[in-house]
Amino acid sequence: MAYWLMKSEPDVYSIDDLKRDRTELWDGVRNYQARNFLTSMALGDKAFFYHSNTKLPGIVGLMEIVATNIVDPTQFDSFSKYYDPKSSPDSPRWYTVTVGYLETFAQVITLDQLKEKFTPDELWVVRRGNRLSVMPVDEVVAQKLLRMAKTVQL
DNA sequence: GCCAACGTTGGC
DNA sequence: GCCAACGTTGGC
Repeated sequence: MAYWLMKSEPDVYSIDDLKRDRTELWDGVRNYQARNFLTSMALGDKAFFYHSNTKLPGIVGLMEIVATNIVDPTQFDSFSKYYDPKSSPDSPRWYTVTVGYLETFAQVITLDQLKEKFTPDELWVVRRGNRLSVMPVDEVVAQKLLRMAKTVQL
């Protein structure tokens, strides 16, 4: 079982939205490196939910991968902001997964805390200028994150 | 709202 | 295939 980190802007889709919806198709990823990570996800993998472009960026909860290798339908929808005219149903470019809600952490693991505890090589999200929205998380790092999520901050 | 970082596009 | 221009991301 592998761990991942997936970013979303809470104004667009937040952990609260996922809690309400229970599961959600993670559509709109239009970066090849991120797509390649999405297609290598397996059922039962877990993913940290990261809130980006917000007042308090950081990891807010945990998800599970509940469906894999799904053709992102928005690439064929000319009314979608994620429409890709160069993609075709015969050979789709963009694949994704469906995620399921697992838990919301008692407190956000803030980007500041992440920078404090992890090097840019350990956790890509703390890399300067990092714009990748889907990335793998090493098992050891994942366990540390889960422990941090359970530790009450004073 | 600003701007650095970075990926993509397109002219050549 | 190079690289300038452009668009987007995302922290601050």
